Amino acid sequence: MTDRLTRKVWIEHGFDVLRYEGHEKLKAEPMAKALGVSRGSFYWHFPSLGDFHDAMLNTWREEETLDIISQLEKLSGAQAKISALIQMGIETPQPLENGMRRWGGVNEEVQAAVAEVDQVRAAYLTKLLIDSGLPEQFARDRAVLLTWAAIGRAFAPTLATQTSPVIGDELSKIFVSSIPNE
Amino acid sequence: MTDRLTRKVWIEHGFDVLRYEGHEKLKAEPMAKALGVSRGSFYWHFPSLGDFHDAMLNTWREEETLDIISQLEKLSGAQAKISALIQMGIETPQPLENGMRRWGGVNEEVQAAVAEVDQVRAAYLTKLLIDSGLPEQFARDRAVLLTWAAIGRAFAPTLATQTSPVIGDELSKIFVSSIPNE
DNA sequence: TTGCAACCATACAGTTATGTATTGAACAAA
DNA sequence: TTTGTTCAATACATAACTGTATGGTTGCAA
Repeated sequence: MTDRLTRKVWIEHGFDVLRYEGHEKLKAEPMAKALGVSRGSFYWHFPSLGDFHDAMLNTWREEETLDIISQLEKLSGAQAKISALIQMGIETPQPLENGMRRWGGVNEEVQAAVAEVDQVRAAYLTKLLIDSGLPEQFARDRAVLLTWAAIGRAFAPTLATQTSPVIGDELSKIFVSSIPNE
Repeated sequence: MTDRLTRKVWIEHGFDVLRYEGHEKLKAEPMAKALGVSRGSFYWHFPSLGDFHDAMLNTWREEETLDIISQLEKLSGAQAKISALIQMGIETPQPLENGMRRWGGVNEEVQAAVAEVDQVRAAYLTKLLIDSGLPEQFARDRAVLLTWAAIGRAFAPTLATQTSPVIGDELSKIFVSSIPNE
């Protein structure tokens, strides 16, 4: 038998579990069964379940936190970046991130990590909106609003059937083009 | 000993668990301990844990689904209703509803019930927006958007510290006063 | 006051998980 | 070819829970 496992394989499998099953399946026994090994392997690579969870969380934080932003930085112009951000946050399903959010619902540490990502993204969006000419506090409010909408969309995807197909464009208008009316 | 329990007491306690602890604590043994009885009581009132969960869900659906809307119907004028709805959905914490959402993250049936509530509210908001003069598709998009924002706020409350205190007013402007700009 | 229904405790069997300890296999380097 | 390191299987002790079965109280109604 030649395909022995590594820490990394376990962690990647953990992400798949999060994507397609849910955090409540992040247990040694079911995962070992899915990978075709015994728990002996798991407990060789990780001292405990908690350590495994920590390892997953750290990997995710490092890889994902700034990933989106560095992607966006390749584009030029605030407007293009904003559109792309909306595209990524609202239009495209993000199964891993969704799994993390659900996990965060029952785990403080995970909650904190997810909150950190939201925070970073909202701050980045705020900057973009300011760059494109919106007043500061106004930009902050709308950035938070868009971030909330992205999260809500992740949890209530079925509502989208109510919207027009161009909701991304619509969002751009609402959050970018319009000017605070008094 | 005189304070024997009823089905209703168990269900209400279940809601409290959801509010202040989380769905993963909705188990017979811990709840019995919290109520100062044994699991014998639980299994007298409910044939199984699943039946208990169903009972909770049905109670919640019946009591909550239309509750907010019937409250709003007491107000007069679309604008007043919209403001109140925003107030209830965005400004006020709803611990039970949040608990339900988190539970919905790992349970299909619960997910469906929560989605139904979102659906009803979004449809109602759409109607209000149309009543106050917005074009139909535009009203639909914004209603969905506001519903998403309310959900997102429930999951990422810390982002709110970034916003101005009047975000409710701000929302009203965005979703009501402004006109689609092309 | 007897009797029955509602409610609860206790004890038991079964399930699914954790974590540890010990042994076993594969392979590379000495 | 022996040996050490890396990885995995197995067996065991423990924990937290479910659900059932059976018997014990309490209180009201006939």
